[in-house]
Amino acid sequence: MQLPENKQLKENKKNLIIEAASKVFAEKGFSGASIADIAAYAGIGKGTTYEYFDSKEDLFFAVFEWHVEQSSQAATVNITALGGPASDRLSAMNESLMNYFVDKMDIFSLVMEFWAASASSKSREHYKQAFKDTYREFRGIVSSLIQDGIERGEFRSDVDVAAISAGIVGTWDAMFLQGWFDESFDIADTGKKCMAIFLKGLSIK
Amino acid sequence: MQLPENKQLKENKKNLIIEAASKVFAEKGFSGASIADIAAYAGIGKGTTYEYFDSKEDLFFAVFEWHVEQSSQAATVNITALGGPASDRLSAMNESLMNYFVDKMDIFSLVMEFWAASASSKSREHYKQAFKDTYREFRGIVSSLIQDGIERGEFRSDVDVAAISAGIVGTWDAMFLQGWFDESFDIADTGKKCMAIFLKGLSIK
Amino acid sequence: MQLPENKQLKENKKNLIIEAASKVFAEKGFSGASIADIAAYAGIGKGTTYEYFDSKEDLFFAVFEWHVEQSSQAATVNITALGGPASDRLSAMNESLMNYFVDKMDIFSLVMEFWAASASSKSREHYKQAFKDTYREFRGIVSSLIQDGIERGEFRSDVDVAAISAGIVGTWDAMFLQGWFDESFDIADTGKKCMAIFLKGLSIK
Amino acid sequence: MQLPENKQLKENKKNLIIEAASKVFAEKGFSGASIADIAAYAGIGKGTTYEYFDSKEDLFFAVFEWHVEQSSQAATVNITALGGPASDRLSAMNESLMNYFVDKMDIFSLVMEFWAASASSKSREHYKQAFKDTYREFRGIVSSLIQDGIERGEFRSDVDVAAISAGIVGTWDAMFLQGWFDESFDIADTGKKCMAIFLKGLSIK
DNA sequence: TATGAATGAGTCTTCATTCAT
DNA sequence: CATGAATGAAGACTCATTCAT
Repeated sequence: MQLPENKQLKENKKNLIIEAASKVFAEKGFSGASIADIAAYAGIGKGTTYEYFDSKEDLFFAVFEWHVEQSSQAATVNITALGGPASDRLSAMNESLMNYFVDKMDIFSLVMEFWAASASSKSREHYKQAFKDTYREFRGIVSSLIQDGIERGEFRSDVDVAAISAGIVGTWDAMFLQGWFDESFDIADTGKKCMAIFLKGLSIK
Repeated sequence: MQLPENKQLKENKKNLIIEAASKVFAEKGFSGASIADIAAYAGIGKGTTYEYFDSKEDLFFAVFEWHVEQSSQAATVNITALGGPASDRLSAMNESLMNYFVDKMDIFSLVMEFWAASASSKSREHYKQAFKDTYREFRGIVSSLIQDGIERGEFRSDVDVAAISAGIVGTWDAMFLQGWFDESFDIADTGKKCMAIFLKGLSIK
Repeated sequence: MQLPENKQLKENKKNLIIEAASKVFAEKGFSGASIADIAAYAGIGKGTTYEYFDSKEDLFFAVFEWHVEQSSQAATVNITALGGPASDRLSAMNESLMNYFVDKMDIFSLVMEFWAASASSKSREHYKQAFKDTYREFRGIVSSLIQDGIERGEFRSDVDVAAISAGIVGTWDAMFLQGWFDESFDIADTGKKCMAIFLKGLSIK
Repeated sequence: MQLPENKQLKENKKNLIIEAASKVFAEKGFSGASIADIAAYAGIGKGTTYEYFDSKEDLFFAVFEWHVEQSSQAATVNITALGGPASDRLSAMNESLMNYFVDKMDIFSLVMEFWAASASSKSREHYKQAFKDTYREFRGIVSSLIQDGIERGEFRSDVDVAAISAGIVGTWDAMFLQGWFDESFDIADTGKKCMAIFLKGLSIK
């Protein structure tokens, strides 16, 4: 995947701006962050931002997409790599995702900004659609794993796969939310234990 | 609980403003909503808002507290009323809370604004603290019910009560999040099924 | 001079407000002071102020007139009482006025506010006229004393009475201005010494 | 004293704004003048003002400093140029300063605003300090001249130099004040005559 | 292409003033 | 008469966006 050199440069600068924006938006929120802040953080001129993005809204959405992309990768990379029992793979996926985010806890504020954007941003529908797709994708991945487990005879077949998938995926948000507010809340550990409950509920005996 | 008449009037007006603000903030977000909007929606003059609240921030926080209060009530009212097996009471609480919010789905956008405020508002620490307390309160309620179930011999005793409580409480957020983005996601039903899984994981056999 | 009782009450309240306003204006300036401040300081309701004065401007002008009246009295009371050589009476008047104001140095800020009002207030012409009259009155008093001194053979007759009067009257402002800015400036003493110079310039030999 | 080109441009614009502000503040006073007024008068956009000054207060103080600087120059330029008898130099300084200000009588309203600012502005202490320094500087200049006159045997040696200096400096304020209120008051002429009195009081015979 | 000076629309907030009680 | 709740005009200030260089 080879881009012409100047296109690559452009991509690099775009990413530079996105990463700077990511930091600043995470710290100050969408409204609190100014283009001036972001440009300064990126070490470029204010006007330059507009060479790469049409508006602040636009830039914020780009940051959003960038993070969606990243976490989507984090999820898939880790299960495709693994084989073995479905429960092991679910646990592995669970742990891998938790760890991925625990490391970037500072970015969780961005997630909350994105959620809020889905409710009140001018392009709320864009956000909603993207989140809808992402949640479906994640539920789909979990569903396949569960389905696989059922087929292998690992899991009971009388469970509502969709519902459990939603529950498992939701647990990730839930853990981070509670961890966000409460320093003493152990995200990774609680997440692991919740997954254990789900697996117990799924297991044939 | 009898307030002197003019105090009551003041309280009434304060609530009038809070409710108007609630609607407008829900629709436009904190930054998108203007005091002018809110005052107009409440049918009062712009300046009047400042007779009751020191600043926009202040008003927003009052809206926050009002909703925290309301949902906290919704949760407690419904379990204290009930007796019977712990699993029934957990299910009842689950359904009651889901229904409470499903009715006011339009308000969920506010919750996301509050979450975001906990990350980037000037008084983020206030929000964080309040959320921390609220989550602890909810987890506490669920914990007591589970504990009760364990003592009654309904639930297994080798479970991590705190973790499951966090999972159950988190499921509420999780369902609403996924429902928020996806019209076709059945919040109440999925929530019920998730609770069923948790109960299955808890049950002695 | 007997007013009907309710008229007197009205006058009393008016003065109460004027005195309160005087304090608050002195401390915060015309713009910095709010009607709410003043009413609170006077221990009355905001609305009551408007029973006695048509507007904030109006009240400020009343305060102005009140002070003009007061200082005018302070000046005249003291010379009419005195007899003796003109130079003694000039010195006495000088000292008496200085002392009068040194005691109320905190009010000098009001004087500066009045001066400023004469330049930029909506009713600047009112202020200008009143100041013009007051300065003329003061110069007139000083002039008469000097004239008297000339006629008595105390002072030289080839002096410009008007100019010296202006100088003497101006010295009062000048001393207070310099004293206002400089804690270590001895207003009364310097004023006395300046008067001595003027008298030396006036004396026949 | 060569500034880099863009620094110079910035300085020029800053001065442009200061001069516009000077006019508008002089006419309407600090509170009466709006940033919009000033910007319009300067022929720039409202926002541009804030590129050069942090706040209205800030701009006003800059105007103040600009005038202090100017008048300070007006005073010193004219005596250093002169030689000859101390009394001539005092008279010359007197006339030069009077003329300087008589030409800009419209700016005297600013002086009164500055005085008022020293009493009630948020940064009153800044103003006070600056005025204190300025008066001391002026008194210092006059003192040196008198001292010189004493040493040359022109003036009597038993006078209080500090007091007379304060009187002479004060006369400038005094003349302008009286002239401000009274169109028919001849500032320059009266000032000259007052100086004559002071000189007579100082002269050895 | 990169910049940052200039802009003005938009908003919070204050406060003199009114008026129903 | 006295009050203070209600009001909205007015103004300082911010900041996304533009555009000449």
